[in-house]
Amino acid sequence: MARTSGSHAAKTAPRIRAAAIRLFARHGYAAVSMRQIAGEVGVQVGALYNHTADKQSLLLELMEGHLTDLLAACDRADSPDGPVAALEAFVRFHIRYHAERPDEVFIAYMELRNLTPENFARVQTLRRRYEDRLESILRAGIAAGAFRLADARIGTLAIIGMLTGINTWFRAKGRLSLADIEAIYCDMIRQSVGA
Amino acid sequence: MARTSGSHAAKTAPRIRAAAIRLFARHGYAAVSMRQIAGEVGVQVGALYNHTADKQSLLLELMEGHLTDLLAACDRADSPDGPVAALEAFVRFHIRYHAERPDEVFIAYMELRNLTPENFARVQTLRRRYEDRLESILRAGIAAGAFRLADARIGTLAIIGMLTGINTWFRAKGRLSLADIEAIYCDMIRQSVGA
DNA sequence: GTCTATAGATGGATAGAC
DNA sequence: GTCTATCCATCTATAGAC
Repeated sequence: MARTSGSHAAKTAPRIRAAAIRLFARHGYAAVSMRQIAGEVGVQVGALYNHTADKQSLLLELMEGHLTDLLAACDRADSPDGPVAALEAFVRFHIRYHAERPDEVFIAYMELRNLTPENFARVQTLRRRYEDRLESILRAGIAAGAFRLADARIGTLAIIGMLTGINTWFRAKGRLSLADIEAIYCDMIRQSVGA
Repeated sequence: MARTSGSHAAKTAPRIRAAAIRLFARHGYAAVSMRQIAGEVGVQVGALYNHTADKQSLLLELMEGHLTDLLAACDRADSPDGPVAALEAFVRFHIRYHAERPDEVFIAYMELRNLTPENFARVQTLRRRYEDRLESILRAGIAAGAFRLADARIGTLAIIGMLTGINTWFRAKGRLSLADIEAIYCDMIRQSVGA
């Protein structure tokens, strides 16, 4: 959103994004009205349009923001030498990062069909770049003979699916802590690629 | 739907369900109007209400129908002796069954949040019963010392997530056939539980 | 930048004729 | 059972005052 000069501008825009994330994650993009978002922020509907062109742009902004942040964080994270260590580091990074942002994650993979075709393509490009981080690790492991895995691309999709699913059922008050789950997933994934 | 005596009754109800499945899967429950569904079927909006109480009931019907069919098919499928063979049979059954019904599958796990709380509980019960089929296999394998897996419940959720993800990216015209993918997943899942 | 007010479209669901 | 017609609520987005 373009920087504006008024009083609350610097605060309203992020509050709109925060409210939209919460509401879209809870009820779904199509089921949430601009009035509901405005209500959460504490402004009237018309005011929203000072900060976003329309509802679709708001959705795109949330998804692109999430995926851009994810890629940046992934690049900042440690990536140890050796395919097995790198795989474990990726798994732990993914689980922790996603557990901290359940709403953004939920939106980024549930609301794809509510994007216009052009916006969908932009989001898919970012998502693919993230998947490629994992795929590179798997390829390296296969090349080095460290992994027993028939196809790096399918392996990538399988592991990402497994990891992403956590967000659909994990609850902090559940039987196991996130650290427990992280450990179990690390073991399963390491075994799954034959490391 | 109650059986009715008129002319097209026996044909219209299933056509409504088929149209709703297609449209809900493509655009999402909240984004699809009853008018759109009627248009696909070739009737006027008012006619829909001879076959379903309201839009919410239609969604519930689709989900419960899908999950009931899934459970019945799962029970009919061969379940060979021994945890390793049983696990492989489950994986192959799941992949094939789900690949044949992409729209139903998509709805059954994407539209949960559009169910009323009571309907959500009913659907979750059915879903849990399906997951329990896999969980039993994992438990038996752990008990027999055939699997190296720390937790049967987490293992279940991890494997189901991995399998369900296939529907989000698999295309029949893609690089690999479904049989190829089935083989790769069987290997990965068998390895993941340390069999 | 935010407000009120409203345009203009579309939504779910129903009534009553056939 | 299906139709036409319609009620009434709600939606996105905009216009213009402050």
